[in-house]
Amino acid sequence: MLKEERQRTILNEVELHNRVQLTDIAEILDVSIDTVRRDVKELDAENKLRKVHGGAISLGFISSSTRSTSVYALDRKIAIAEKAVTLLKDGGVIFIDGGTTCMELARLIPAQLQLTCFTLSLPVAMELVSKPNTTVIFIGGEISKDAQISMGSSTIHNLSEIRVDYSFIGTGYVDSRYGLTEFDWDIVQVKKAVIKSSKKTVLLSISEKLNSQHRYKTCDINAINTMITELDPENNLLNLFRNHDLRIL
Amino acid sequence: MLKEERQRTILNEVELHNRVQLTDIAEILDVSIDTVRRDVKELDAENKLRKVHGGAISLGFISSSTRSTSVYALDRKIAIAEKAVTLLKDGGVIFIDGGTTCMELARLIPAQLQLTCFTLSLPVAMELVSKPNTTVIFIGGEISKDAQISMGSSTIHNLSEIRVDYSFIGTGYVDSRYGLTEFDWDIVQVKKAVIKSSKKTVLLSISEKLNSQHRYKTCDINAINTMITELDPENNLLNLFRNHDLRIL
DNA sequence: ATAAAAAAAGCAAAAAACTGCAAAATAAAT
DNA sequence: ATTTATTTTGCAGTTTTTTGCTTTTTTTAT
Repeated sequence: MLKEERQRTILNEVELHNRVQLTDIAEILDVSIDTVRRDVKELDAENKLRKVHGGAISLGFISSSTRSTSVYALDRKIAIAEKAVTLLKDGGVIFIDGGTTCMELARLIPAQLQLTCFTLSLPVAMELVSKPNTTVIFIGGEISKDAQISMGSSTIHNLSEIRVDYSFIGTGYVDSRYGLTEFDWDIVQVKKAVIKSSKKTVLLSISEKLNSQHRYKTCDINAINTMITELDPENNLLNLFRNHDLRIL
Repeated sequence: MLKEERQRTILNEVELHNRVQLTDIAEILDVSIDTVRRDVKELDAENKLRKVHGGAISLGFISSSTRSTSVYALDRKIAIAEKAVTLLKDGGVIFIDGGTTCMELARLIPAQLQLTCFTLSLPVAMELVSKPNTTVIFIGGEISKDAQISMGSSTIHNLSEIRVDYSFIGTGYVDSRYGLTEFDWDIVQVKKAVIKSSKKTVLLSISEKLNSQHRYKTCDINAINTMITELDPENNLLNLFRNHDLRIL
């Protein structure tokens, strides 16, 4: 078997499965592992793939991982935010949660729209101050270093004194039976307070989070008035949510 | 399973849920928790995520890096901040005002110093959350678009409920006879409330502002306990302030 | 203050990578 | 066709990396 041929096979395997182990290739090609190792080393030098300990991975795989400086699934989150923006109307009073999806919503708020926005997220607040016609009110409290949001009893008390038309919230996990759940108990307390302060609650969540759950419960799925994912509202993945009194966008 | 695969999975989980715990990952990947710990440590070193006790959190959440553009007289403001830092001590409860000079103070707070910091400035809060041993409490309220600080009656009310050892404030204008003055009436109201909430008040001001005044008065010069400028404390420009009961640094 | 959980450090077994080398295959030259 | 040079391949020994386990220290929660 020619070297060229072997390397072609290795590349095929890598591109097909995104990753490959040297031992597997050696077996498939029936050559020594040293030969495979050398082939992979060459292909790596030619930038055809990326050699890693124990195997090789495709370039497409690696390039998408290096670009993780930006937000995960940004395009999908923007798609969600675009739908959410359609719910906003002049003179509205809304709450915007923390998290990257809500951050995209904040970004996409039209400059001319006259809004009163409550938030407890420092990054969201920073974004909102750049909107000329948006009044920004920050819910104070102790700032969580992880999430960069106000948390704790003071925050919850402050939330109890407001009342907004719409709140746009994210969640860690969402399931049609178990509702919205979180990893963090304190976060749950805050989100509960947010929902209590809202006439209507809009959940923004990428579809990957559907049908997942964790330890602490924020609310049942019926506490949500509108759920927005990046999917088409008719998508089958959303079927489980149709039984509930829930608008899907 | 290749190490790269594992790390990619970890990144996916983290970016999807913003936060994961090591034990969950270990179970998902069916590897020992030590391996997960090491992977997360690596990813943290590569700035792909942030490792926290018990798990990891997504970077999208963390420090949107408050890169200050060009700050006027930055070196002098840093000099002031360096002096101010010497007043801080472990376990202290302080307030940090908005403005570029106070921002430099926030930047220079040592990482190991254990502090409780109140602030009403979004940029200062953003900076402070990066300090591991600093508890950050944001005074909520309506956010002023120019100053990016909380203002208004709610802010003032929130301020009335706290009491700090030191407050570090800036001012628009300062004069030995007329005291601290501002161009903006609302700002004055907030600063008054800050001073009232502080056992001791430290004024940070570059010397260019000395002997200037404006329309609305924040307080007399005796309300200030310590004044810090970039000048040597013995500098003649400070002579007019020596009559007062005022420490000059 | 105490107990529980997590992190860090050290260690050893296993897997993988690297090295040099010799045999085999290929190509080139006479 | 035969010899020679070059490249390729497999092998053995050594080094490095990875991984899980145990013990100790640190952190967190009660």
